[in-house]
This record gives sequence, C-alpha cells and structure tokens, in this order.
Amino acid sequence: MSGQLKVRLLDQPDAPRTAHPVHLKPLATLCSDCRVSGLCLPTGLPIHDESCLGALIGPRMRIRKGSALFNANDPLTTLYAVRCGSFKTSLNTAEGQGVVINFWMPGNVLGLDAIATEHHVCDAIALEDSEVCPVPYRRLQALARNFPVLQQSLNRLMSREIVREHERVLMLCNLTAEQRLASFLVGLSRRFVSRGYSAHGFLLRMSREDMASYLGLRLETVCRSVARLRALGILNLQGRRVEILDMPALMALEQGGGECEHKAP
Amino acid sequence: MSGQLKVRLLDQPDAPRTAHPVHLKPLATLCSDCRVSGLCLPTGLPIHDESCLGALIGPRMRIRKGSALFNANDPLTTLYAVRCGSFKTSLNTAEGQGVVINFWMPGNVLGLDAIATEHHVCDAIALEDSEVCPVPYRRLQALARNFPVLQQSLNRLMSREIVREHERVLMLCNLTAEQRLASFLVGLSRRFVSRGYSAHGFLLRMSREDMASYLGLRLETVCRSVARLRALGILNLQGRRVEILDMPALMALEQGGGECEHKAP
DNA sequence: CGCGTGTTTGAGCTGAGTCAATCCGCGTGG
DNA sequence: CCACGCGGATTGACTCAGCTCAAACACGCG
Repeated sequence: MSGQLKVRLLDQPDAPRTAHPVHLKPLATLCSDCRVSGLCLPTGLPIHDESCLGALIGPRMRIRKGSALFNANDPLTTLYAVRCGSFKTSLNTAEGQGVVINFWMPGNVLGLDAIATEHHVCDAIALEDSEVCPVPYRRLQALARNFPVLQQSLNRLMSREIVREHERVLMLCNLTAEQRLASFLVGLSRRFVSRGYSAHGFLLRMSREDMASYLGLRLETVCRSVARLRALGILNLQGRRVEILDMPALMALEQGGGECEHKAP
Repeated sequence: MSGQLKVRLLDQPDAPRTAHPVHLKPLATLCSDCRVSGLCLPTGLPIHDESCLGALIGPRMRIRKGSALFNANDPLTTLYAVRCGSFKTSLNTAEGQGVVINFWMPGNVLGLDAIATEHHVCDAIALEDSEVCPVPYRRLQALARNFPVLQQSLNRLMSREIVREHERVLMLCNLTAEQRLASFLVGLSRRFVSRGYSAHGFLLRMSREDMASYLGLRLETVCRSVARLRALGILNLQGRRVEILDMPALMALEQGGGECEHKAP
C-alpha cells in the first residue's frame, strides 16, 4: 500500500502559487505545530504527544483543486486529516444523481464512513489546492489499542459525524430554502470561528451547485434565497464573498424562526 | 426459544399479558443464545465468547410500548442492544418540530450518537413491548481495549450508521414520495429477511405519522402514496399489515427508476 | 475579443403541503 | 349486545414553495 500515496507528496515542482524554495527533507508532519490539531484526531492526547501520532502519520500530501482524494469503492487504507484547504464528499448513485454529503475544513478527518465496509462510499474532491495528513487506518487501530485516548478521540469523531447527519436530516425535513441557507451560513461561520477566522466575513469555496446539493435544493433556489436575504439586509453575498450583516437575524432564521411575523421593511 | 423471558427489572410486577411464573434468577444475558447476535455487537467475536461480553452485559430490561428507553440530554451510561421488539429514535428541537431519526430492530445498538457528547441526543421510544440488553459504555471501552475485534465491531457499527444516514440524505434529496415509500418498504423487508422473517409479508410497528416523519413527508402524503402503490398492484397495505406483491417493481421504484415510462394499466 | 463556465433573474408548472371532512377499528361502559 | 367515543387512517379540494425551462449576465482566460 505504500505505492498508494506516491505522486504528489511534493508534487510537480511547478507549484503555481507557493514557489518558495523546497524543503530538502519531506516535512515530517508534526501535529504539535499544526494550527488545527485541537479539532483533529490528536484531541486530548497528552500534550499532543508526538511519540504517538508522529510515528503514524505519513508525509502530508498536496491535492490540487478539483482532483480526487479518493473515490467511492476505493479500498480504505488511510483516513485523511485536512491540514489546509477544503474538500467536498459526495454520494452518487448508478443513475447519476448524487448529493454532497459534507464539506470538510482543516482539522476534519475524512473517510470514517468507509470503516464499515473497508471501502470508500463517497468521492472526495478538493475545492481548492489543499493538504492532508494521511493516517494509515490499520496502524491507527493498532496504536489506539495502546493509547485509549486516541481510540476515544476516534470514537468521538465518528459519533459527532452521526449527530451532524441527524441535524442535517432535521434541516432537510423541517426548514424552508431560506432557513436552510441561513443554517448553512451560520454553520460555516462557526467553523471559521473555531479555526480562528472571522465570523462575519469569509469566502465560499464551493459552487452554488454544491451548496444546492448539500441543502437539498436547486441552484436557482439557492440564488433566489441569497437574493431574498440580501434584500432583507441580512447578508452581503456576491459571488463567493460572504459578509454577514445581521448575525442575530440569520440565527433566528436558522432556528425555524422567522415564519411567524411578517418582515417589516 | 426458552419461552417468554419475563424478568421485569423495573416496572410494576403486574405484567398484563405475560402473566407467566417468573424465573427465579434474573436471566444472565447470553449472546450465544440470542438469535440476533450475528447482527449485534458480538459480531466476529470468537465463537461469541461469553468470557468477554457475558461479563459486561447487564440483565436485560423490558420496555413497555410507548415508554422511553432514554431521552435527549440523559447522560450516556449504557448503550442498548435490542433483543426483541422495536424502537424509534427522534431528534426534537426546542420549537417542537422533530424528526424520526431511525427505527431499530433486534440486533441494533442504540446510543452511538451519544458518544461524542456523553449525552443522548435523541429520544428513544419503544414501538411495542420490547427487551434490550444494556451495555455499560465505560466498561465496553475498557473491554474493547483487550478484545480488538470488539473495538472493531463497535467501529463498524458507528461507521455503518454514518453510511445509513448518507443514504437517507440521498433519499430525502432525490426521491419522490412514492419512491421514498418504496425505498422504506424494501429496506424494512431486507431487515426482516436478515432476521429470518418473510421478505413479502410483515407488520409495521410504527404509525403513519412516524413513517411520514422518517420519510420527510406528511402523513397524508404517505397515505396517498400507499394508495397509489396499491392501485398499481405493487402492494397490499392496509392498516399496519404489509404484503409486497411485486417486489421487482418496488425495487425499481426505489432506485430512482419508474420516472421515465408512463405506467401502463 | 470571443468563448466557456458559473451565476442571476424571469415565467410558468407541479408535487407535496394544508385544511377539513369522513371513515375505520377498537376498547369501554351501559 | 350495541352505542359511544377516540385515535389513527383515508380521501378530497385547494394552495404554494420550490422545480423546470429559458434567457441574460458576469467574469476570467487564451
């Protein structure tokens, strides 16, 4: 399986943006100097003990915008922790329909849904040039046997993913298009905050189509909902630049609120 | 089957239907004589080694139809494996809206979504008089450290739950009311089969309302969809008695199929 | 400058929701 | 035994949020 993660460890030398001189030794991936380790697998490990995970995690991989980190039916060999950049995963049927299952940001761990069958269920596509830390699943299991906190951390990640999906189902069943959009943006905002970024201004990395798929809508409906929230003075969203002008209103919408009283101009 | 195990751990002693003499010793819960152990936590354990799980699992509990096995926000102390009967779990918002998250049958393990926060997220309600095997979560963790297959089994259960929810999202986003109903019935049928029951005839344990909630529809729409499938000669479903007359047609529907050609009478 | 991809806006259409009436099965009590 | 009531299920009539189809627009790129 070592053949698996060959290319793009360092990628073509013609990296377009980061044309800095290249480190001579492929960077050992240290959780301790990773900005998002607190959200990731090592959460709760003693001072992010490198003796533990350090030995495990392979050299980080660069994934180009638009290319696949893995595809459905690929055998599960490694989980992937996002170090920087972002991804979408999507579940596709034979008939060509599909849905975006989730968007993934630094600190998120991809591939947990493949543990049951040992084969990936989703396609994972980079939404921008990104880097991931590969975590060989077998070795993670072995290591977790000796580090109960690590096992616990893994359990929690999986459980949280189940809860996340519960909430998504709730959204799909109970919320209108505008409420879904509000919920989505508030969710993104929270995720940015927990990574140290602004709650009110950020950049979407996914297309309207992807947003629509995630929200169980058509892209036209997403556009219209954006337009309506903009008209209400809650948002300033053009193209992929988001500015949240009235966070309380947005959060009220998200909570099935905003259906009772008619909007006053 | 050694009859109707009527232990009654808690609850009034005046069991209304099963008024048989009570066993003197509370039945130790043996996975090895459980009909659904192959679907449950001990999957893959060496010959269902009782030295392992036997020590762990508390005496089984009876839950009356309509009463709660646990509620949202209860601290997670034990997982519950369904031994017989069935449950629904539902996620409810402060505003009173909610959705049925899943229906649970013998061999299913409830409570995995609580691992992340150590508090339950859902309410779990018995759909009929039921029995569960309580699995103390802390001790399960400890035991899993010594029995890697047990840990693996737990991981697989969680992962499978994630995948299940993926598929539910796909259903909610892509299928019409009739397709959802078809998908639901085929799913139930499969679950009955894997428990040794008929694929074509079974009894629903949930109300139309619960089905509707699970399917992201209104109960009226479920009724209408049932009526249409009945008119097509695919089903015979009255009240809670299901008879699947044309399984291939039902499965074709489930797969986003059936939209292209107009139905011929 | 033209092309392509992604986004926005418009104009109807429709599947599922809402509201309301009725029906059915079943337990209860007279 | 039947009348009654009650909760769940069914059916009908109407409405509307979001879909479809289609056209226009914006922007980046060779």
